Amino acid sequence: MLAGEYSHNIDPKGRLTIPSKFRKVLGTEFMVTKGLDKCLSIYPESEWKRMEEKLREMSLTTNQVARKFIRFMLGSAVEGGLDKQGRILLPQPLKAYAGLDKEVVLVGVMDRIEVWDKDKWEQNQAHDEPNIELLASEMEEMGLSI
Amino acid sequence: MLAGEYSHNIDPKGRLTIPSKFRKVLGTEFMVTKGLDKCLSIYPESEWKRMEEKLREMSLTTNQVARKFIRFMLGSAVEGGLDKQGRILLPQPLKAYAGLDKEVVLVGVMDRIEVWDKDKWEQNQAHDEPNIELLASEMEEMGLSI
DNA sequence: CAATAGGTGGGGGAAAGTGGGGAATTTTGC
DNA sequence: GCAAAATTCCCCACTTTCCCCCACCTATTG
Repeated sequence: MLAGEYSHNIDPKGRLTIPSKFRKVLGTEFMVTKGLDKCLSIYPESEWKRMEEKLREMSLTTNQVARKFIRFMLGSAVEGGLDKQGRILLPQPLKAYAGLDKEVVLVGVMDRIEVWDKDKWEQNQAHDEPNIELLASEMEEMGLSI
Repeated sequence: MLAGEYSHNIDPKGRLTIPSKFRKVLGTEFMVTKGLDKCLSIYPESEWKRMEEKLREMSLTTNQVARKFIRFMLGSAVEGGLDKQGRILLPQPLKAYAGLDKEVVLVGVMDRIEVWDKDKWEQNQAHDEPNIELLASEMEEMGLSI
């Protein structure tokens, strides 16, 4: 399972080191794509397959919302490769979407890695953490006991 | 079951000794994550599995509340490894969240361990203990009789 | 009071992250 | 079609962080 938060830098050549803890889970085959809330998502091959399946089911319903969502997810997807130092090269459009510059935060979220611009991540944190007890109680209503 | 309260120090290298009483219950596999009320929570593997399952179900619904909460819980979580001295290394983001510096208090709470900044813990105690009878009666109103 | 167990601290080797030179490949422009 | 430019990726070097090991200190126990 992917978890944890790591601050890394995109170097002048546009390369980003994947934390070694994550590399062990990711393997060599993975997908980089636009994520929700203006971050990037990196899915291990297996998880990606699972999602593709889901999206495939949805597309059968051929409603416009699903079509748009699928375009969003798949349109931006790129197969990732690691260099021998464990780094990926981020395509310009993806960097632009997530507003990535130099300092980024890599966050393990269960089945994927999210890549955030550091400032944006910290702003979100600052915004959400004061309300986390409220969030927690909503989660409890949804059936989670902590 | 985890119970009791221990004062320990985080050493200059950021390491925290887990009380040996707790180690016996924790085993070698556990998760450290942000808890409510600005403390850290350490869950034994079994407890964590239970929560993970719940979170995974919810993540499918992809509603924003769940997404934020999962980021909160997992984003910062780390798999615990104890060194040969029975210590964990606390990542900076977790220390920052709980305001941990040097003196901390480890509290056994049923199925998890909470880690508090010592000052904060004592303040909370000082604040809550005089009112504990009131708290108890509030609990009773909620249907929780002891 | 010795002996043991638990907690604290630091040295040092190994691993991870960072950055840059430069070769190989692809893309671009004439 | 070919040279120039850009891109990608391998390699090496440096720095930082992690984690093993050992040593010491303190409290508890026989």
